[in-house]
Amino acid sequence: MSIFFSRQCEYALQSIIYLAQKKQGEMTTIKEISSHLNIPFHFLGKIFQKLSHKGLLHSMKGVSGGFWLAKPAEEIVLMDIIIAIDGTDIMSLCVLGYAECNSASPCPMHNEWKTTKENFFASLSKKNILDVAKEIKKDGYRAA
Amino acid sequence: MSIFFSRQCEYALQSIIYLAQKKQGEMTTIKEISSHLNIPFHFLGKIFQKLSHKGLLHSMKGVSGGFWLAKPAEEIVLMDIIIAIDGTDIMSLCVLGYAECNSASPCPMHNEWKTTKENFFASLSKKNILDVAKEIKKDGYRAA
DNA sequence: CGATAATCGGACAAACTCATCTGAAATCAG
DNA sequence: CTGATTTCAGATGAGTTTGTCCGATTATCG
Repeated sequence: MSIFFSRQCEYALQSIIYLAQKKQGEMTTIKEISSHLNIPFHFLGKIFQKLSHKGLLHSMKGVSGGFWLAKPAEEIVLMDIIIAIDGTDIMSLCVLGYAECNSASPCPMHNEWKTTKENFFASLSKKNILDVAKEIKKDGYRAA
Repeated sequence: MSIFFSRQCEYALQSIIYLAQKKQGEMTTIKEISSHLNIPFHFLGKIFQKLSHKGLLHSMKGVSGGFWLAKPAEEIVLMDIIIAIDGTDIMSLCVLGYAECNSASPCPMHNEWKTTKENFFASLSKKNILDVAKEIKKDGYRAA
């Protein structure tokens, strides 16, 4: 029942926000994250593989291994994660599904959708995950 | 590669806009619509069944049968079609995928997403398909 | 009436996303 | 070194959405 972002992307966002709540450089296992956030263990493994390949996470194998953020939390914005997982199509596709819709021959919702999405993506590009993590802690908000 | 609305919903929107370009009460076949809009014939049949059950279309079997709008085009808004096909979940689900997100315990994107979607849905609820059809004709815009 | 052409509705197939399984490689503790 | 634990990577399975098929029903027209 996910909307707008894929399930994978939702899980990635939630997990990276979770990592941002940790001390910088602290290592965390998939096991811990999947149980805390209620995300399927093996599926999260796949997602973290992708995020590692994209350069957002670092990892270490072995008994005391795990994952940690490749950059300080304040330098990672939500949009980075979305682009890493879902790509950039979401920013350009026609909301009514017309294949030929573009700025030169816009569909009837083109301009309103353009404004809507640009504003929203702009705020996703401003939100760094350190602030997000603090906000969640402050409210005592607990992820699914 | 559809976003926001399901494929079915996109097809429904495009098809009903197509019907709105016809004279009021004029009957049109699935065959014509599917070939003009490049929508799979049998799939569109299913979608139109659903739209008929929901009361947005009327239909007639037989040699000169087909479908027509159940109401004048100016009385049907885009949101009616979206709700008929995709339902109302899209209006309430958390954009980051947190199960426990709501106005009482909002996620970090909750309020921005709320504003974004409410504005967009409001404009979808204002747009009647007669205006949309005219706009498409005026621009010479041709659906996929 | 009989042929044709359209929707109706249920079953089925294909494609895509979500999720799991398994074995290998790396790291660490004893 | 050996056993335990973790990520890595490819294969496989499950579920959902998308798309197809077919027989039945209904209306039109010659």
